[in-house]
Amino acid sequence: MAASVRDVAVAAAVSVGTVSNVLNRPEKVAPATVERVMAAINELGFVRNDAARQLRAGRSRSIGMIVLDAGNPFFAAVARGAEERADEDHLSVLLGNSDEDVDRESAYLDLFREQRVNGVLITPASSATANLERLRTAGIPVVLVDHEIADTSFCSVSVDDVEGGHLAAAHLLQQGRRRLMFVGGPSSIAQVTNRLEGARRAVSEVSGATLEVIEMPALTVLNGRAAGEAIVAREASLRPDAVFAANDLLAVGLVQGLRIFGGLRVPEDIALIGYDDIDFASAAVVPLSSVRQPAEEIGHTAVELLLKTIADPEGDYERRVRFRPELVVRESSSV
Amino acid sequence: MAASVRDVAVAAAVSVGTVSNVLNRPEKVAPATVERVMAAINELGFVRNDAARQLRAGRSRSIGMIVLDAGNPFFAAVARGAEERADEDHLSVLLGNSDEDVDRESAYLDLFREQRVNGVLITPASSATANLERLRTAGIPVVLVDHEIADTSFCSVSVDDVEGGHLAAAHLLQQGRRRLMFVGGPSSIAQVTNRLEGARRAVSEVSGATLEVIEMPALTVLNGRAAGEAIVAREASLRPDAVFAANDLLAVGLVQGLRIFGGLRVPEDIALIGYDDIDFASAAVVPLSSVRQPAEEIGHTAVELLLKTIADPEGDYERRVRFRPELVVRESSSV
DNA sequence: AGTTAGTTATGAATCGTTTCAAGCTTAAGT
DNA sequence: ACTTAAGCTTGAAACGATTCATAACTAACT
Repeated sequence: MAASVRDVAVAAAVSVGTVSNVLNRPEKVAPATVERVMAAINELGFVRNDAARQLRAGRSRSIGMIVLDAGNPFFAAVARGAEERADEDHLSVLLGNSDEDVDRESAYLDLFREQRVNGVLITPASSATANLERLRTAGIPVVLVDHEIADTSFCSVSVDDVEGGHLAAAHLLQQGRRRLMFVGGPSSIAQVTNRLEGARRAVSEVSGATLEVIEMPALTVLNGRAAGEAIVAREASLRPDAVFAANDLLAVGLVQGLRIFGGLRVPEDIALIGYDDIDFASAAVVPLSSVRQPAEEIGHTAVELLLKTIADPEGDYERRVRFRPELVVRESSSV
Repeated sequence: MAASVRDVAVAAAVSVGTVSNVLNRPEKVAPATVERVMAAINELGFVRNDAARQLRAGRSRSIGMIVLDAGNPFFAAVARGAEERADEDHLSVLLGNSDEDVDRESAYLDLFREQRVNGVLITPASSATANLERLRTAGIPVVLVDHEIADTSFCSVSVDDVEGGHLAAAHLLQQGRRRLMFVGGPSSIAQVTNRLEGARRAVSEVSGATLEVIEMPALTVLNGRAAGEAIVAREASLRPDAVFAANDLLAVGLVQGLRIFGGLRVPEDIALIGYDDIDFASAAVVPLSSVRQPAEEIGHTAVELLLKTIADPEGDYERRVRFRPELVVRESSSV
């Protein structure tokens, strides 16, 4: 069907080797020949077959990336940062969505291995390291994104979630709130448990302060709304006076849920703070306080680190890049 | 480096053909042999080389998709719908971001051709059909997404943007507003011009109503904010009393921009309506009126149509699926 | 014993690109 | 005229999975 180098070679009356040279090292070919070959290429509408090229090369020109939720603007931004950096090295990024599910994660990793990707960027869906170990034994370079594990041999680019959680909770406490609630996601996700740990620490530093924890099945707007409605449905005395949501999606949903049926006011009745500082946070019904993470820079740095690891697995460079979270105060948490 | 079928064959003491059969038609192989081969596969950590498989097969197991902005929740939802449907047929979706730029679009299309994708879903960045014609001559099946062109031989899945624009503007007029403004994006984008055309039509039906048009370089939150600030900066008599934004991202930004420095109130001073009804619309500072499009269903249907086209290019089925937009009224447009 | 049908396994050929040692041509130098 | 070098081009080999015609073997018949 489609034209091959052989067809081009015949049309231009040269050998296949020369066609390949025109494609890959035109400076090694006589100008007149280049022109003739290019003419044949255009005439036949020849397009390189990447599968054959990869087969010969033994590896692909792509890296795999798995995020928890591509619909979350935070991860969308991280992915964009990664793509931009990868593009500089003429690599493309295969993006997969685990939806916080380990099996989907495994499925994508299998796909990536079949594709012979150069490396993998991953925000693991679970603290179980089985999938990571498998990558390691397969000899595939890995960089953990927005996640860090005890095993220091794994490269990672992360933000200190414990500190971020502390920042958020301490801020609520400083506003005079004492009955805090943490609305999180599955405790299998490290970000969630770390942010919670930071919050716990902050609460323990203030006498009389309490922290209730509610676990939702996923970090989505819908779950946030459900949590909000559940709070509204409670007796007034059982309601928290401040809520720390594990991410902005939950927080946005919470605002909706809390206000439903003319329920509770934010921040008067309940102060609220989210996490990630996505674009929409500042545009929410009540502009949302949040904890900012440098999303694009994380993606950028992750690819950078991956490339280093590929080039020199044993090299002398920092294997764990850590950014610091930043508190962003808006109306949702301050009267 | 990595194990190949040949290595597996040696380890299991069978021929390479048998290994391939175990992989692809295990029912044709004696159970005992299957077991032996599987053991060898696990032992060696063998993973199929997809490049070799594709080379032999002559085509890939993927389809290409190009959207205007993957960070826009509307397109994220369309892409998700497409992926879900593709997954049912064991196809993966290569997602590319044109950022409304024709050159980036071309670059992705080249990449897709090298990958020998089975077909392409595309929301064109321009009304110029050069890229589409190139796909056609290359014999690559195409389905236009959220976009329709005069040439009826191209398949498309779209929503009637003229009707949507009419719905939005008519609604604003019905609220008693007369000095309308349309905040759009580059006029090269068909959605923008169609929505504007619908709005123009609605305005022409009401005597005394006017429509001012402002063109922003892209349909983003940031541009919306800029437009909002520009409106605030005007003399009061020159301000519109209602704004129709070409999408929700612009609208969200407009809310921010209009309210900046305690500027204008929405909807009292200026009524506002967006387009797409993304999740965040209902959670905006002022819950946003919008025009809803069935995003996931669009993605789903687009893949469905693409598969039909691939299976039978000449078949007897509807080549242009058209959904109808739906007005969603919230606080931003009604007092 | 001989034929047939059925089941299972084989291995060479193939896909399209890249690589690289070897060959050819021309120009320059002695 | 002869050598050397430099510049271009060649074509076979290789990458790894799949296919398919063919072979080998069994079992079940006459």
